[in-house]
Amino acid sequence: MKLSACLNQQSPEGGEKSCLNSELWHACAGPLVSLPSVGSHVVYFPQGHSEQVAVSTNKEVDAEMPNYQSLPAQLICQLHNVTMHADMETDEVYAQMTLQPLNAQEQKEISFHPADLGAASKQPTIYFCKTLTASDTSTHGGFSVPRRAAEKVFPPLDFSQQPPAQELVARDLHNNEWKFRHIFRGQPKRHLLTTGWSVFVSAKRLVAGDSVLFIWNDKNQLLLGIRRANRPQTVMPSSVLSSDSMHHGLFAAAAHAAATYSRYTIFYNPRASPSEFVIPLAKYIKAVHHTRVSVGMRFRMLFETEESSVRRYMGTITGISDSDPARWLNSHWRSVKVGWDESTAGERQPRVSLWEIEPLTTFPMYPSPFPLRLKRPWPSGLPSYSGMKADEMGLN
Amino acid sequence: MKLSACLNQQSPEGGEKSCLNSELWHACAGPLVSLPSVGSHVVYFPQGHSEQVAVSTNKEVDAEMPNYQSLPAQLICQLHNVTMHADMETDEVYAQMTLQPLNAQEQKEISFHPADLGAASKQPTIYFCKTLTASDTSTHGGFSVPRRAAEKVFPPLDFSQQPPAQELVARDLHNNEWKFRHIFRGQPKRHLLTTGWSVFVSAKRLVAGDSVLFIWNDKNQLLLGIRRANRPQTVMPSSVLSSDSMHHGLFAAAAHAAATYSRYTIFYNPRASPSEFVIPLAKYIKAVHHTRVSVGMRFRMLFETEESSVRRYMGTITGISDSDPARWLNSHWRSVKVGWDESTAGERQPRVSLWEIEPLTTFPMYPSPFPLRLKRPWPSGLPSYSGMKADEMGLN
DNA sequence: GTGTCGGCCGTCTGCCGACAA
DNA sequence: TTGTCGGCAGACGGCCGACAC
Repeated sequence: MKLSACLNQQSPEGGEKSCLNSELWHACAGPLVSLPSVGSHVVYFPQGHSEQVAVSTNKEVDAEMPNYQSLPAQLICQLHNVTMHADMETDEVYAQMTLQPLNAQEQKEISFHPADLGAASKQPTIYFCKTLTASDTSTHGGFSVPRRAAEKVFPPLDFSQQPPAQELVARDLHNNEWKFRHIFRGQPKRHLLTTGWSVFVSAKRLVAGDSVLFIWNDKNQLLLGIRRANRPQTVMPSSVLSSDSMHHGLFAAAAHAAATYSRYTIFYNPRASPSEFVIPLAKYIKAVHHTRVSVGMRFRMLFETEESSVRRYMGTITGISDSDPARWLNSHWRSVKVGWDESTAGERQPRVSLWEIEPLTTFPMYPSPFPLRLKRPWPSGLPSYSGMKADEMGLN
Repeated sequence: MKLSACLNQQSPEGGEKSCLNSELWHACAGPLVSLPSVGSHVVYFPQGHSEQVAVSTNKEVDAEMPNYQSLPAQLICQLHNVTMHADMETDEVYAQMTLQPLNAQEQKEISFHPADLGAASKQPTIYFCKTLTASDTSTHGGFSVPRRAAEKVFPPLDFSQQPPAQELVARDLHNNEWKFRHIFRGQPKRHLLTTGWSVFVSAKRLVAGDSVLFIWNDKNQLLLGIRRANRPQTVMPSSVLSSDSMHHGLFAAAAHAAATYSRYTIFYNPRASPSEFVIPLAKYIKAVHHTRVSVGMRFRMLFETEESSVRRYMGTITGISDSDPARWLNSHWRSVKVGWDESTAGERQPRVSLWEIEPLTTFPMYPSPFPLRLKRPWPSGLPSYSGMKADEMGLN
C-alpha cells in the first residue's frame, strides 16, 4: 500500500492534493457508513479498534496482552479532524481521524447538538453500481452498461448519429482521469463502454465479481469508484510490526492520549471493520441512557445488501453482558447478545452494540428530543462511563 | 502486502510450507546482512527498531512520544526463533525473530561461544546478479544473459545442436516455478532467455533498474530472486495504524517483554532498515568493551555496491556521544560521529555504531580471543548496559 | 561482450452483431 | 434487457540477426 489521496471533510483548500467531492468516498464506503462531523464529541472504543486491527492483521489479540489499566473501555473525545483516503494500490477507502480525550472539566461542559447524532450520510442520487461479469472483465470485449444506469448517470447521447457515441471522462478517488468510448449499438441496442475500458480493468486489477460505480455529481462531473468482492484471504501482515505490537500500539497510544488529554490519530477502514468504533456521543447517549432494552425484546438492524442498498434484519435480544469482562469491564461495546430470525449460516454477528439496533416494542424515555443533558455526569477524573453500574443505565 | 512464504532457519521440516534453501534469501538480502543464530544471545535496540519503523512509515518518531521509562536503550535477549520471509506482493525479504529478554540471573550465567560473533553469512558461490536494462524489461524481446554468468550458473548447453538451447526451471522465494527457454544464438553469439521471460517480468512487475539474480545451489536446483531498485517513495502507510501508534506499539511491546521477561516478536527488513538492530551479544561485547576507539581515530566500514558486492569506505571518528540523549541515555546505538573520506553527497550516515566499524590504528585488548568473560557484569536488575559509564567501557 | 533496433510472423486484443437466457 | 459467443481486422508480443559501442 502506498500514499493515498486525501479528501478533507471540512477544508478542501487545505489539503495537499486537490480534493474530490466526498460523495464518491461515501459511495465506495457503502450506504451504512457515516463519519462524525469535525468538532463534535464522539465515543472511541479501543476494543472496537482492536477488532479492526485483528481483522486487518488476520490475528486476534493475544491472550497474554496485558491490561492497559489506565485505558477505559470508552473514551469521550473531541473529533478534531477527519480526512478521507483511498489506498493507492487497491483503492480501498479509509478515514483518518484525530481525536482528543476530554478532561473532567470539558466533560461537564458538554452540550449536545442534534446534528451530532450522525445520521448515515446521504448516498448520491445520480449514481449506479454494477457487479462485473466475466464478459465485462474479459479482454475479449468491453463493459455492458445496464440501460437504466446509462440513461440515469451518463450524459445523453446524440441519437441523430449512427451509431450514437460519445467520449466519457471520469475521475477516480485519486483524481486520475479515465476516458471511455460510450456507444449505443448492437442488436438489440445496448449501451457499451469500449475503448479505454480494458485499460481501466487491468490498471485496477478488477476481476469478475468486483463492482464498479459511476456518479454524476452536482458539478456535472463524472466520478467512478470500485468495490472489490469480499475475497477471503485479502489480509496482509505488514512485515513492519507484529500483530501483537500493533495491538500494543493501539492501546498504548490511546492510553497515552487519555492520560495526557492529547490528540492521537486512528484509521477507520469501513469495509474491513466489523463495526464502527468512533460513535457520535449523542447517538451513544441516546442508545445507552435513553432507550430501554431487555432480554426477549425484538429489534431490527440495518445491513448492506450485495446490490449496495440497505435492508433490515429482525432479531431478538437474548442477553446483555460484557463481551470481554476480563479485559473491558462494563463496556457497552457489543454488550447485547442477539438471535437472528433468518439464520443464514451465522453470517451476522451474535453480539451487537446498543446504538446499532432499533428496539421495537419500546419508545424513547424523554418527551422532548433536544437539547439533552445528563442528570448524572460521568465520574470525575475518569473520562468514561466505565464506572457506571448497569442499573444506573437502565439495562435491567 | 500479503501472507509470505516461510523459510525457517533451523527446522525446515517444521514450517507450514516446504522451505527453500536460505541461500536465496541471503542473496536477495545482500552480502552485508547476517542473522544471529537461533538460541544465541543478542542485543536488541528499540532505537534502531524505531528507525526501521520510521523508514517504513516514512515518518519520524513524534517529538511528543513519551519516554518509556521501563524500557532500556538495549535489551539482552535470547533469540528463540528466526524465520525468513518474503513479501507476497513485492518479494521483499524480511525476517521474523522471537526474542526473550534475559532476567538478572540469566545474565550472570552468560557464556560466549565463538559462533555467536555473527559473521556475515556466506553468499552463495554459484550465482549471478544483473541489473535489468530497458531491453531486458521491454516486451519487444527477452533477457540478455551475461556470458560469464550463463557459463557459471546455468547447466551447460549441448553445442552439437543448432542453435544450442534448453529449458530452464527456476524457483523463486515463494517456491513458485518459472520456466525459461535458454538459447545461445545471434551474431555475435550470446546467451538469451526468451520464452517465459516476459511472463516473469510482468508477474513480478520488474522495471529497468531492478535486479534479478540466479543461484545454482548444491542440490542442483536453479533459484531466482529479485531486488528492486531503490525507488524513492516506495513507502506505504499501512492504513491500519498511524505511525505514532506503530512507534507506541514497538516500545510498549518491548517494554512489556522486558518487564515480564516474556517473548516478543519483531520484523527485520534488511533492505529497508538503515542498520541492524538485533546484534549478536558477542559482537556487541567485543566492539563496546574490548576495542579502544577515540576521536580522531581512522576506521573503515563495509558497504554494499550497486553490483551487490562489498567495498570498504574510510573515515575518521569526529565524536563519541549519545545520538538521542533525551530519549536514550548512555546508548551505544550510533554513538560514534564520523566523517567520510569520500563525501558523495552525504550518502553515508554521519553516525554509526561501534560494531559496524573496523578501527584501524589499534588492536584488540585481549590476547586470546575466546572464550570471553566480563570482569564486571551489567548492573543487577537492569538487563542492559545503560547504567555503565563511558570510562568503564574504554571510550575515553 | 552486450544493448538496441528493424524485420517479420503469429497470437491476442478488442470491436462488431448474432443469439439466447 | 444483457451475458456470452463467433467472426474478423489490426495491434502488439516476441523471436531473429544486424549493427554499434
